[in-house]
Amino acid sequence: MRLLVVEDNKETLEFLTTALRKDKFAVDSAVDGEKGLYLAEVNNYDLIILDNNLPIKNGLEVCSNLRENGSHTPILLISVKSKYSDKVDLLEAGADDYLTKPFSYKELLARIKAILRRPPITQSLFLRAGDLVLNTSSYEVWRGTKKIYLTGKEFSLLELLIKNKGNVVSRGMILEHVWDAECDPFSKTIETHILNLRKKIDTPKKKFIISVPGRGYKIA
Amino acid sequence: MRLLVVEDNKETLEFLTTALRKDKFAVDSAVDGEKGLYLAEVNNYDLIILDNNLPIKNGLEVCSNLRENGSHTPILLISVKSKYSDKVDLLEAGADDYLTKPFSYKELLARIKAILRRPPITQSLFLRAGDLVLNTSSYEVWRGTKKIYLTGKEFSLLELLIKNKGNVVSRGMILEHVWDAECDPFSKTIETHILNLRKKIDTPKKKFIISVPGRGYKIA
DNA sequence: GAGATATCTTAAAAAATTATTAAAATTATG
DNA sequence: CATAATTTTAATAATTTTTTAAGATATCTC
Repeated sequence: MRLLVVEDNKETLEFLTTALRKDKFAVDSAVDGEKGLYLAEVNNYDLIILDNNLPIKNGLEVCSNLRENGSHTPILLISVKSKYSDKVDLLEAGADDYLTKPFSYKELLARIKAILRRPPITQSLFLRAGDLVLNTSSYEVWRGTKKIYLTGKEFSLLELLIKNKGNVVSRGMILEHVWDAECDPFSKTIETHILNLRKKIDTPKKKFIISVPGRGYKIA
Repeated sequence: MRLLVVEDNKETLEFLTTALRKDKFAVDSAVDGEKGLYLAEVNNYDLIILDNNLPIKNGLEVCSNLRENGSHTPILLISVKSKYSDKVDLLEAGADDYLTKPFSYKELLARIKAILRRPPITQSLFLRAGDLVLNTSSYEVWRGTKKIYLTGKEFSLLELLIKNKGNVVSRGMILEHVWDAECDPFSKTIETHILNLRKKIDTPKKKFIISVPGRGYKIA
């Protein structure tokens, strides 16, 4: 298991590095956010331990940057404060877990092992299909540089189609994943939503949603 | 994305259901473990949110039961206590993540999204015969580098023939697998479809579908 | 090889599916 | 509580797919 530790306090960094190596991890280190981000992008770590309070780029920024660039490497963030909103920010930015200072080495080790035991999270916040980008956290949709406004059902429908990009999604699957139990399976509501979606995301040049008669819809 | 929320406290359930619907989820709900388990087995949810402290069957039991029955639906367990051993139990029972009460809605949402960010298991299945390739999840058909457009019945027919590659498939078998019970067995619709298929996939060089008079059709 | 049976071909009718429009019902929002 | 936005329903149009029908061709049996 190869870890990256990013921490500006040299004593702490020294201590962590030697301790983790004793515990049989391969450890790289960096002393600021920029260097950390560089190492994280160049190498393929099993886990990144990030102090939030870092020079140049703080932990949260490093975290967001990595996730935006499509990295799924687990991140354990270490922050000083422990306010509720803080924790949520960390998780939203793409951190997998957090630890608040002060912490014991034993505690850190337990967290590291817990994260490494989890099945890897491998999708970013963004879903893409061509120049269409959905942010599944803010619910914003962009077509190239143009922002598109979708309703809730439209977003969910597009999200499902893009998650299954390339594969045909049957009406049954659509009903199952976008609507709840109280939806009439014979209604034409899917067709109507597909139509409205197409009006919003298609251009004369490019048609995103393809009908596959008798089977369902797909995105190329 | 469709969720199931199982929670016996009606106020909490009401709150969660409306909040999650606002966040664009399709939400079903149940008030005890037994009903929850039933819904979970009947429907195909993207995620199940389970309170651990439930009447009739507790969350842990529901979780184990589902896993025993081969379900892989992600489960987020909500428990009161936060002892280490408890958490381990939850994860061992097959939960994908846990949250301890009290929790903020924002925190719950962050966890849900983290879980749903994991990629769906969609293995696309390819069928081949010579340079003819069928993708049974995108319903695309390629003849070498050339894309071929088949109708639904044509695809099903070709699929059946390729699955029995080398063997003769009788008209009876074709009727049984590609058509439903209400098809006139004396009609010439099979012949017509075979013909249309041949027009689309055969080339002067190579004939794919071979007629075996009195027996049926086969692919070499 | 002739008659019988089965298969191939063509084209058009029928059926099924999907797209479109508009309005009603529902739900959110100030 | 009224207004606006969203979602659903319903009715119709357009399109695609499937089936039917009828004549031509091939294959098999005797």
